[in-house]
Amino acid sequence: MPEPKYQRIADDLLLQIDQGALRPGDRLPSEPELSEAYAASRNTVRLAIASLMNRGLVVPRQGLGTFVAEEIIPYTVRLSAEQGSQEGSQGGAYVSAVKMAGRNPEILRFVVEVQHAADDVAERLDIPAGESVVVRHAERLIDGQPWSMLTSYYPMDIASGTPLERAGHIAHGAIRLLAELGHEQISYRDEITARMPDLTEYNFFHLPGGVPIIAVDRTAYDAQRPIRFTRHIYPADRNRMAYDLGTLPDRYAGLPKQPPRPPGRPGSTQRAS
Amino acid sequence: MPEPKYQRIADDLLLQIDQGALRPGDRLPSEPELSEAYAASRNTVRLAIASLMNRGLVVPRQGLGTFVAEEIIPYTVRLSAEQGSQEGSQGGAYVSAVKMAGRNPEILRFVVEVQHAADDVAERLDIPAGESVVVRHAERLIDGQPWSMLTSYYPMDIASGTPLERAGHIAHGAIRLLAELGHEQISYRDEITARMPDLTEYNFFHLPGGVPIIAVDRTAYDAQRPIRFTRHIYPADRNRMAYDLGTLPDRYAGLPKQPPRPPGRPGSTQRAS
DNA sequence: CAGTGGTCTAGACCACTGC
DNA sequence: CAGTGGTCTAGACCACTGA
Repeated sequence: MPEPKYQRIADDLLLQIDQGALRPGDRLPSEPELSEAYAASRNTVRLAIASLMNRGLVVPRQGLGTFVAEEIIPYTVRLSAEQGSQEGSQGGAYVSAVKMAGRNPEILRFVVEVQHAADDVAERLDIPAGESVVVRHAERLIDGQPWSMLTSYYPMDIASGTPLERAGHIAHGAIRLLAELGHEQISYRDEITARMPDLTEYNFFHLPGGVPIIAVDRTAYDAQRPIRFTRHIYPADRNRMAYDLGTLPDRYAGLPKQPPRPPGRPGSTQRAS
Repeated sequence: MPEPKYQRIADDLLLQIDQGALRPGDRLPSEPELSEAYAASRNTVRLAIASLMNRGLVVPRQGLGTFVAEEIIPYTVRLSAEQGSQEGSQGGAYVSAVKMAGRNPEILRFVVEVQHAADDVAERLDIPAGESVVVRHAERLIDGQPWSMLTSYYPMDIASGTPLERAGHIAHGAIRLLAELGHEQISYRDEITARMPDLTEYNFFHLPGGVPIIAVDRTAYDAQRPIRFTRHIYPADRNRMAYDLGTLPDRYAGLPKQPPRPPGRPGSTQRAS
C-alpha cells in the first residue's frame, strides 16, 4: 500500500477544502460518517483529521463536529519606525497605532520584576549572563482578543532608580523616558523567528492547532550601547509584520486595509501531508 | 479524569527533555516500553508521542526509535539593505552574503515563466488581477541543504523584451538590470508571515513535523510605482530574519556568529500540550 | 435525548533497521 | 533475525452540545 488509507482520506478532504466543496465554517462529515464512507475504522478517520488539524485547516468542536477553519484578517504590525516618531513598546505608540486602525487596544497583566539575565538576553544587552535586569512584561488585546505578549529587558544601571523598575505605565513611553535619562534610542536591530507555541503562549492566545507564533526580538541602541531588549510574541494567524525601507511612493505608503489572501506558493494550493 | 493519560505521558517526556534527562539525539524508550511503564495501550503512547512530534521536539526514525530533536544553528538573513548596496534576490547579493558567512551557496531549479497574477500579487504590483506577469522562481541551498525558495513577479511592461523574461541568471543581479531599464529601486516594503508548510515546501525542505515556514513578501518600488514583488519562503528551524534600522554602534553592527538559544519566554520552558 | 468528538484498550500485520 | 515505528481494526465509555 503505497498510500496509507488515512492519508488518502486526508488528501480527499483537503481537495474538497481547496476546491471549495467545503468552505470555511462548514462542518465536515462526522467521524462515523467518514468511517462508513471510506470503509475505514474510526481511528483511521481520526488520524486523517488529525493531520488536517496539525496544519490548522480544520477545527474540532466537542459535541458539534469538525469545521473548516475560518479565514482571519491579519493585523499588520508596522515595525519600521517613521523618522521622528520612534515606535514604542508598552507605550503610547501601540495604543495610538491600533486606535488609528479603528480597533480597540487593551493591556493586560502588566508585570515588572528583576531577573537574572538568561544567555540570549545577556548577549543582546552585552552584559554578563546572570546579571540582574529589569523586566517589564505586558499582554495586549485588540478588540478583546489576545493579540501579543511582550517582555522588555533593561540593564540594571540604566533602569535602576527610575520609573522603569516600578510597576505602572510610563507617562510618555519608555523611549521618551530613556532619552530623558540620557539614552536616546538612535537605532535598533530586529531579529524575527517563528516556531510552534509553548504552553503559556498556547493558553494565552487560545491558539488552534497548526498555528505558529512569530517572535520579534528587538535590541535598541543609543549612540554607544544596547539600552533595551524586547521580545514580542505574536500569533501568526492574526498578525503580519511590515517593514518599509526607503521612501515609498506616496500612494503606496499606507498600509493595506483589506489584506489579500495569506501567502502560499501561487499556483499550488496543496498542503503537506 | 481531568488529565488525559496520553497528556500525562507527554508532559512526563517533555519534562525529561526540558530537564536534560533526555538530551538532543537521545532515543526515547520504545513504544512497548512506554506502554508498559505507564500502563497504557500502545495507541495511547503513540498519541503522547504524536503531540511531541507536532511541536518538533522529537523525531521518529523507522526501525530505529524516536529521538529527541537536535538543535539547529540558525542562519541569519539580513533583510535591511545597507546604504548603497541594495539587497538582491536571485542575484549576486545572496551568493556573496552566504560566502561571506563561510558557507556554500547553490541555486537549484531555476524556472522562468509567464503567469496570470493572483490577487495578492496583483495588489502588490498595483495591476489588475489576472494580468500577465513574468515569474522567476529559484530554490536555494546552503552547504547542500535546502534553505529557501523564492519567486519574483515582474509587471509585463517592465520585464517584456528584457533578460528578465528569459531563463538564466541576470549578470549583475536583477536590481542593477532594473535600474538600467530606468526603474531604480529606491524603496521596498517587506511583509512577514509564518504558517505551517504546504506540500511543496514540506517536500523541498525535508521539514520535520512542528516546523513552520517564514514567508517574506517584498514589494520593491522605484520613485513612482512597484517594479517587483518577491516572495521568499524560509524554513523557520534554520533561519532567522534580521533588520537593522538606524546606525548601530560600530561594535554591534556585525551579525552574531554563534546565535544564542532560540527565543522562548525566559523563565518558562514549558510547551503547549 | 441522540449525536458529536475525546479518550482508551487489545489486539493485528506491515516495512524498515541493524546485527 | 529481533526490535523498532507505521498502519489499521473493532470495539468501549466518556464529556459535551443542541434540541
